[in-house]
Amino acid sequence: MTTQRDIARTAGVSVAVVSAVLNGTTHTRMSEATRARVLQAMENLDYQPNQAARSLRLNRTGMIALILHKLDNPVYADLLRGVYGAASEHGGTVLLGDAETMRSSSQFVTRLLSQGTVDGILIRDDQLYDDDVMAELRSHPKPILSLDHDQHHPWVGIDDRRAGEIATRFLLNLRHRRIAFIGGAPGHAFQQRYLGYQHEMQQAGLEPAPHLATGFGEQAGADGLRQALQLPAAPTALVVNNIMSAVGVLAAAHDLGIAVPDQLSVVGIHDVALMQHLRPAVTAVRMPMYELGQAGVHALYDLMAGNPHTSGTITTPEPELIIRDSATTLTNT
Amino acid sequence: MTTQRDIARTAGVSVAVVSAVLNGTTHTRMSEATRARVLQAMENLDYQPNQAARSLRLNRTGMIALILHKLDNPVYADLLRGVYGAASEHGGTVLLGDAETMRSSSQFVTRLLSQGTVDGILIRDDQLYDDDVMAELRSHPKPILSLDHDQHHPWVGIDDRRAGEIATRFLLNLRHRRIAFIGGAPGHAFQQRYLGYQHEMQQAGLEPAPHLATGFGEQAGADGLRQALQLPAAPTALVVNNIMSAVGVLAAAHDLGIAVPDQLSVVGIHDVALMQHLRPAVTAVRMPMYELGQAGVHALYDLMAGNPHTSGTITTPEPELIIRDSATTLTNT
DNA sequence: GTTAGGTGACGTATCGTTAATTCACCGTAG
DNA sequence: CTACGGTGAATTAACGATACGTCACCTAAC
Repeated sequence: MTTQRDIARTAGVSVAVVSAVLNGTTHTRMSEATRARVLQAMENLDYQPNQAARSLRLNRTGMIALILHKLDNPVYADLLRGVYGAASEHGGTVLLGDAETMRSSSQFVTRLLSQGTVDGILIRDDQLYDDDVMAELRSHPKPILSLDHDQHHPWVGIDDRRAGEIATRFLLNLRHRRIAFIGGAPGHAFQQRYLGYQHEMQQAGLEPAPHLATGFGEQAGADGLRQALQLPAAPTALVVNNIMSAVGVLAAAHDLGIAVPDQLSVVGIHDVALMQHLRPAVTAVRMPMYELGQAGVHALYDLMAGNPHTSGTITTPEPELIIRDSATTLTNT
Repeated sequence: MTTQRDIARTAGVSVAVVSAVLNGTTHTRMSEATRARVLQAMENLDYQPNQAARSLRLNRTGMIALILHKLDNPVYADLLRGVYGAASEHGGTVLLGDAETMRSSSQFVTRLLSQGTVDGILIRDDQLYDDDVMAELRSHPKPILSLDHDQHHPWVGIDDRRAGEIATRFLLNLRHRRIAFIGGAPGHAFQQRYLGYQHEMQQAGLEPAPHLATGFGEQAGADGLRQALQLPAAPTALVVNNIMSAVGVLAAAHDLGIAVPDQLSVVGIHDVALMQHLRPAVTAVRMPMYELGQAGVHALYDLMAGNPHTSGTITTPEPELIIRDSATTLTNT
């Protein structure tokens, strides 16, 4: 491993100059010739600054943690790209953690922070909010930013309410009247989506169905469909809160002999590549997850720089309806 | 931030003793009473060792990198769990990287290694092998372990050949004779799976079809199906090399009016939760990805400890056929 | 009474970087 | 001729943890 000392020796200068060249420090001055010599030496010896030493000296590592609820949820794919991209703009590295892992391996996040492994944390975990992990987090001085509407931390979020509105309005425009809203859990971002649904229903002079909060994933979709069918007035259309639940809805509908979209229209919130490869291809509201990742990182760096932060929702780009084949006009047969 | 100095002061000992208590060093001895006092002080002051300082002193960070080809491929979900679990057994942290990101953000991996950010690398990237990134990697002293059959690095792998055999044999037992093999790219692990297919076909006295290497993902499945239909003898069954391609096969079959499994049986290699929620649910060969992750980490730690490594395939558990609804007996109608 | 050996602990150099302080030199103004 | 300011550097003290070398003290053997 080549160190600044090696560079200094071969360039015939002191380590102070090497460090100054590296960091563009104005305090320690040098001539152009000297700077060039140092740069040349760095090139020749393939110098790479030692991160551990920098971290120790500067008391920051240039690493941020991203904690996600379930890493393998495909809606995170774009988020990840956004986060990685923005972090590398800032010269930072991303440490990715799954919230499950976090809970099991004792105080994963806490250790990251207090051991100085990361400079800040980006967190998106819809199920963590009541945990004592959160309490631990709050007791630490390093910034934490939530990628969800959050009452405990600064946050940036996507426009969940708008997504609910868009999905619902689309179905209303297709002349559906009995529209149910399934999936997710109460008290989360999902609540916002339900509010959007509720709002649109009321605007249309209709009674909103209760939120069938069956949870997450494929199974939640199947459960949601079954519960929706028990509703006093069986729905002709469904807003599905969680995109992977849409897969479950399709499967359950198939198993129950319900044709989608002819007998049941389905619109999902969040769009992933998979949706266009299902049959029927699923109409979904695309959320700006890439932008969320970017904005989250920038906001976190802001926070780390000590700037005050105003939490808020990303409004551009807007959630966008991607029309495919799982929803169609209600025919009065 | 609490340091060893603080502990030493409050416990009335020197930092040397604090460090010794922490590390169980035998060199520096102490009485039980002293040790207890130090531990108590650590507890009281909520001491957490500073990672940066340790890394600098010990010249290792306790962090390993895991580089995957496409993070959002669901087959990696179990792998991740295996890796995270095993790493935390070793007291290590995992830095996750996507190979795409790596290529774009200049020399991501190289920097990780030479800046001493990680102690070793676990890599699974089917498309990286001819890249000059690999050349860069090899020029570094820190251990790299591939999670794929690899001619350049030590590796651990799963039994891809066996998976090909199992899928093919299952279809043969269902009386299929014209079986095609689609998806993937030549020269990779996928080659092994094809060899397994080939072997079983020959055992059964049949002519193997050529490997229709249409690549990865859903589109590859659709392309593979179309190419398979062009074959001199149109197949009645398909072995699909990549599980996400199975989704594409199903969609393309639907679009072409081919009923699965009645007109076409499909078996995928690799199993993910999604497969049981598709209609028809996809019969697939489950690969021990969790175990691959574990074994990879253990092997990497072995390597980092300076032990010689013998590359090899994980044979227990064996690839396991999960029978669902996408493959059925060939009826001679 | 001296010393060898064991016990329990301390002092400090070191890892590679950064940044504050110091310093030598030179040209020029007074 | 001296003082002074500017230029271009070098020295060095941290940052926190680790481990080597040292040392004081006590007991017991000779």
